[in-house]
Amino acid sequence: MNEEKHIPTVFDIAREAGVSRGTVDRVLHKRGRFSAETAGKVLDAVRKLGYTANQNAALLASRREWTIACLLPSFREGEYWELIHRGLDEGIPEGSNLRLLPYNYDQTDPASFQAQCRAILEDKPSGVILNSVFKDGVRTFAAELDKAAIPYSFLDNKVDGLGNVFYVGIDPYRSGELGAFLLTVKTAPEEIGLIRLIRDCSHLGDPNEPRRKGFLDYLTAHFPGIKVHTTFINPSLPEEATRILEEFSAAHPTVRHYATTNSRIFLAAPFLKAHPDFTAVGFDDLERNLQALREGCVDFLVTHRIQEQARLCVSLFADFLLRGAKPEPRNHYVHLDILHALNADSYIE
Amino acid sequence: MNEEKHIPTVFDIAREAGVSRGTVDRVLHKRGRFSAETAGKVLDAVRKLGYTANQNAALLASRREWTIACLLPSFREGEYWELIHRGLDEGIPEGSNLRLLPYNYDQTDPASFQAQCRAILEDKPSGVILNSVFKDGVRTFAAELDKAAIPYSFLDNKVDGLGNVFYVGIDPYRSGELGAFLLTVKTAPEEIGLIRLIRDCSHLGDPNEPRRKGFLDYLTAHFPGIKVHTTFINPSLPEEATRILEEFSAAHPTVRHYATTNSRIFLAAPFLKAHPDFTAVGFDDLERNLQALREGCVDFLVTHRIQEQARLCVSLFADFLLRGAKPEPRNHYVHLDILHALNADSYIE
DNA sequence: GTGAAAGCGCTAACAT
DNA sequence: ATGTTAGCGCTTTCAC
Repeated sequence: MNEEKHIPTVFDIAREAGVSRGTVDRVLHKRGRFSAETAGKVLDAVRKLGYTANQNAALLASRREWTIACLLPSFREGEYWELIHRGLDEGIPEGSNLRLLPYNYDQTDPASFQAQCRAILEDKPSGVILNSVFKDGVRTFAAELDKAAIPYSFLDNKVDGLGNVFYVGIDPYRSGELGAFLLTVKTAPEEIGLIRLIRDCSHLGDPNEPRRKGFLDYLTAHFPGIKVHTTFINPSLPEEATRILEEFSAAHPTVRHYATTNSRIFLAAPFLKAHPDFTAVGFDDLERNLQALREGCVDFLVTHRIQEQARLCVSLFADFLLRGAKPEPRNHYVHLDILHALNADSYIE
Repeated sequence: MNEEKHIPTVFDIAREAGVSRGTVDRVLHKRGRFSAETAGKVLDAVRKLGYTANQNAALLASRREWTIACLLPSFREGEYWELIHRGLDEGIPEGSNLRLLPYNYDQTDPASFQAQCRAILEDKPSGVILNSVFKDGVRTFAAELDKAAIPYSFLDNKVDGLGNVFYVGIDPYRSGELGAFLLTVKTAPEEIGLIRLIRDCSHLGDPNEPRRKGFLDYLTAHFPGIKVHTTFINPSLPEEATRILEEFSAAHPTVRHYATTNSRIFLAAPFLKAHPDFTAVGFDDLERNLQALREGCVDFLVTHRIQEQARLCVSLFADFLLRGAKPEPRNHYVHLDILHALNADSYIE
């Protein structure tokens, strides 16, 4: 049974179609300078022989450069977006001439976002990966990218109805529902303490609004008449946060269920540590959140493979750019993971 | 800022070390026929210039063939090992001359296992991926592989203390603990119904023994005095299973918590459907298990990325074989996922 | 609009 | 023990 199937090469296609290798290449890459007739012959030959390019050879020979501009929030160590950036780098296909160009903006400063948008339009990258903090700004920018014929994809969160190639990230509404379920799985609550960040008040709504909606919808659907009390803390002042939460708790002694819908439940860890009988749920596997989970301050974390999500995004985008592979489906919802002290250890590979 | 760093090639190494490219290649691949002195010079040059081989070129030029024998249980559609085989194929690095050779054996028949072992030793593959159902058989086979200098790795489950390169899979004991936690998170039980398969009785213990131990240890640690009742069903006779479970339930009306520690909780789905107030937990995301979860028969599934685990195993093994990359750590424990109706939809990408 | 040919960086067979 | 060289399959320039 010596199969040894001969794998067809450009040469075979050329022979089959009665043209030269150069012509085959031009047709396959739509580089122009060929007649419709030859194109037909080449494509027929490709189908007939079942030809697929050898990517090793292609990548080796190609000297073309690709760039993807990454328009994402700037960050400090240990923050959410650091994981994203690590994942982005991992997504670059080995041996590809693809470079990522970071264009980081300040999440609290719309002007910095605008400035980076302008910079990207000037630099004309092959593609753009972005998220959405300033919805209107994103809409304007997307229109300009459309005009410049630069493809773009959303990562981690999105604005619907635009011309993006795809979206990779969670379904935020469902993550909120799941968080609410986990918060109430052990004991049914009558009141809930929802911990929010003061920056949510400052500009046009909080980026976690869809998640919060899922969270609240679940609670009201399953526990009619439930009371949700909201308190705001400042992420820059951790000690103050503990004090504020203690005061809140003193004012609402019947609240025994706490949650955030942002990624900063760790800010409540000292407070929760002092109240071991409280139930608490948060989101995202920041190192400090995981620690709070291990120490028993937090019961569950709802998260997803943040790094892998970013890796996937770059990798899909690279396929799209380099090989013209259309990623399906347009919304690539990643899995929501439930983390508990019992399964948190092996989470990050 | 025109960086354009020149990426060092074999040629640069050769020049730096004052030898030819052929010599560099021989040293790098330990193909012999070079002096210790030149080897030193070459390795120094590699370090100095920070050389790493261009994999595209390497793969393109290499006509060498690699084979990995996969010694794993045979399976039918929709069973656990089907997912494994799918993942294995995905793990083959693109463009590599690596082939997987399946050597499937019958889990209920030690002789078929032995036969496949002999076949592998005759075929002399570059490496072996295997799991462990017949522990003694595996020990013997491992010794023979050691003698033949054929590297091997365990996938999905293992025997400790052998010369395998690595293991990829879950920590079964912890998966059992997690299952027990989830079974009891909502309501504290006084009695538990543990559903096992009759084949566990037939040969030398059941492959899920470590998981069952974790499961039982958790229960006795957290609920002293708990009673665990075991009942056996036959996976080949689904209707009978429902009848047996109904009889069991009639005999033990106070049991309201049910679990399996194998992957067949779906066999109990019709029974559980008739008792919507019972709590049930199972393992592994077989399609039929997921359906039971969606229908509310099962509350939680403990699982892991079965396919991804297999993919990872092949991919690590390929790196080890093709590029001599030592995978660390030796035990690659994959993450335990908690599946609930609220997060099951997006689980399989 | 098409064909010829020179690489891309590495491997491996063949000289020496 | 070491050097030389002909490819691997594709891209891309250049000449027609």
